[in-house]
Amino acid sequence: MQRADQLIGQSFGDLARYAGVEVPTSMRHAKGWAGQLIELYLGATAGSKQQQDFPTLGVELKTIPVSPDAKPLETTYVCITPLLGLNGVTWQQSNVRNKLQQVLWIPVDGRREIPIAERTVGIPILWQPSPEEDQLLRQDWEEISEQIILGQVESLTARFGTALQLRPKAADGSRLTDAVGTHGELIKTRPRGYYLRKEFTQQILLQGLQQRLQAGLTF
DNA sequence: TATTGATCATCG
DNA sequence: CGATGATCAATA
Repeated sequence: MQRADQLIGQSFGDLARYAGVEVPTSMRHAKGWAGQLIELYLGATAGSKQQQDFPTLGVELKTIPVSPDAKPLETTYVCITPLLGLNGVTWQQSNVRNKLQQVLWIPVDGRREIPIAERTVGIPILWQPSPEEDQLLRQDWEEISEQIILGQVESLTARFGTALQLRPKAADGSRLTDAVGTHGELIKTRPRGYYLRKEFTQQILLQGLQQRLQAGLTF
């Protein structure tokens, strides 16, 4: 948290200069750039390991683009959605729950209308789901998982789910993976991922900020 | 114009 | 290939 607090107010221009990396003109071909730069500063292990960013702390790092009034501009990717082998898997054992046990949220200015170099880092929030939040996520996860098990993947759209939604997650639309079909047969479908809705993330950031303010601002 | 569905870059 | 980090952009 001390390391994260040191990033408050720093611009990506500054951070990139210290790191010796170029600032992209647009995120179009550099999606994930901001997140990886922050990973570097916080000492998170890079790579594509299916693990938390800080394994010994049990902390997952998430960089979230926000508007000037601190509202998330994007949904938050959680993890790949298993489409097979879900029988008997409980919420407690799920990938989603494990990922979200503890998250360090780093809000960053996500306004596309200003140059990336000028965008700054906001106040970090260390979050653990409350019983209510856990219940909300659990309900969505269980309903989505049930549909997947029943072979209804294709009818699950991003409109489903209160806090958690299912959306395609792949390099492009031609990528296919195995799933269960309507009649229990094996079918090919676009890989899916779990994402947190913006409204859910917004509440986390808001409550987290209020807590930090109550605790006294000692950055 | 907000959201869903699509996409980009990189790594092991 | 599927995981990581996410944002883009067509369209409802």
